[in-house]
Amino acid sequence: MNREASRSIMRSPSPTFSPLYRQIKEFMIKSLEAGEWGPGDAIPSEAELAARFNVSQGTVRKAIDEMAAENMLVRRQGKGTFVATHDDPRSFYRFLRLVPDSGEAGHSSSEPLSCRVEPASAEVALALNIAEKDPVVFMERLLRFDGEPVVLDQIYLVGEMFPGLSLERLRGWDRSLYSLFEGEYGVRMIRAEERLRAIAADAHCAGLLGLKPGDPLLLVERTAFTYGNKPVEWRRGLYCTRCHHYANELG
Amino acid sequence: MNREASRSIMRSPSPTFSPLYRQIKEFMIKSLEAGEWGPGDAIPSEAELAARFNVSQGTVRKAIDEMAAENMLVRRQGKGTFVATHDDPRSFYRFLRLVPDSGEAGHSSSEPLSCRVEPASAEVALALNIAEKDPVVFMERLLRFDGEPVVLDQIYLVGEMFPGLSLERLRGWDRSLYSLFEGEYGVRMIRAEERLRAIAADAHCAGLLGLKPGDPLLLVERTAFTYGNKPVEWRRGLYCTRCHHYANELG
DNA sequence: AAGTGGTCTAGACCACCGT
DNA sequence: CGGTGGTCTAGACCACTTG
Repeated sequence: MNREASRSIMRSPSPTFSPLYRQIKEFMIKSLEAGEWGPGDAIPSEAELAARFNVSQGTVRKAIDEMAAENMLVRRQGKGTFVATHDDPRSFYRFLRLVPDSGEAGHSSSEPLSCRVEPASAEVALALNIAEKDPVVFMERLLRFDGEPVVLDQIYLVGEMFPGLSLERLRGWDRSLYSLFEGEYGVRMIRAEERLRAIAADAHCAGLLGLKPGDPLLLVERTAFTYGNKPVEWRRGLYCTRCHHYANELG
Repeated sequence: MNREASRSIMRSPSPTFSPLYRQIKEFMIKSLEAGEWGPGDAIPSEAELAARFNVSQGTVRKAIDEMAAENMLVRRQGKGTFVATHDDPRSFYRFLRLVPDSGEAGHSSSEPLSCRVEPASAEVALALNIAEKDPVVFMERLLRFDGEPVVLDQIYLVGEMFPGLSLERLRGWDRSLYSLFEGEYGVRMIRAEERLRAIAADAHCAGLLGLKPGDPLLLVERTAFTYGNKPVEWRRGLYCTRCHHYANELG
């Protein structure tokens, strides 16, 4: 096919070089960002995309490969390629690395404790890349595994992206938080960075988690990002690791 | 090319189906395991491998792609494809996720404290998949960042794979442990699993790390594997997270 | 200039899923 | 059965490294 026709932007060989499949990938990410294809939807077939972009199937395939590797898309042989969604057992706990010491998880539940809008502290503003005192949604919640309180989350969200988020709304939602963000606010979490350290429990945490003040706790600070590496959420998780541990795989 | 000629084992469509490129990958892993290509060596070019296996270049390429994604090989455009090695700044700290709170790392050093052969405890035997009381090498060492003691490692190795490993030998080595294992014993660590939890320091750890007993510590238990998912090392790392944190990326 | 990995194509055929 | 992703080929050309 006429290759040059399809390469609209790509010029200058060395420094700004980006292969065709990567340009297509960026274009498709834009489509996802714009909500052209919603979470859970099937995207067009490889053949159709190839025709649309005027490239060979192998090229769009490579673009999709990368996006699937980054968990933006999910391939299903014989069925099609779908936009990843947090509202799906397969990726329900994609970001929760805490597992019971003995075997697989039992029943888990989330209890929202509070939710309000407040001005961003310096620390939160830095993490969310917004100005100090810009509005943020703050919420606190307790996670139970088999009835036992195990995690206390303190969560900060960029305020303007989650209008009307309230304790009632949280209480009326039985799926994951990220599923709510995605379904109700059109905000999809793509990746996250976590920083872990061991600390001593203060009175507040200890009370909620059924521990004594001074008991060791795993502190997990997380920044979560949407498309374009935009930080959207910052949270402080306090994990009781008496009977659970944080599992990690090193490649 | 004559495709059937190259597919020696592959039969029966459904349950035992493995694509050509994966068979080639397995074959190449065997070559690595057998030491046919050593750490840091260049493997044959894609064209040569294609000729050797009697397949197209694209097929061996896909095999190499997967192996590079799993950090077994490293591609370098214009130069060739190389067997990954721990004896290389690029992957020196591939398995150490502890970083200083403020910016990038300064100078680090390792001080071996002890090294002896002993019978495996039940816990260690389970982790290393050997029989209880089989010989294991036990060593303890202290990691310093910018002179400050930050990590205490207690390391257990499958005994028969590391004959003659001693405190003297450890003291005479200035590169990473895994680099020593690879260079001196031909044992290459491919991947690892870690379990993290927060604990209170005991007197021994506290003394070595300059803390008070009861201070919170990050406990990192790691099992490291060679080719074929064979566990080779189990270690208990005690991380002081006052000024450092364990960084993790969630895809 | 020669050699290596990296991109792209066009087309064939296979494995899987639904109807 | 038709449609989708998954594999494989043969060959062209590009980008990077080294001599």
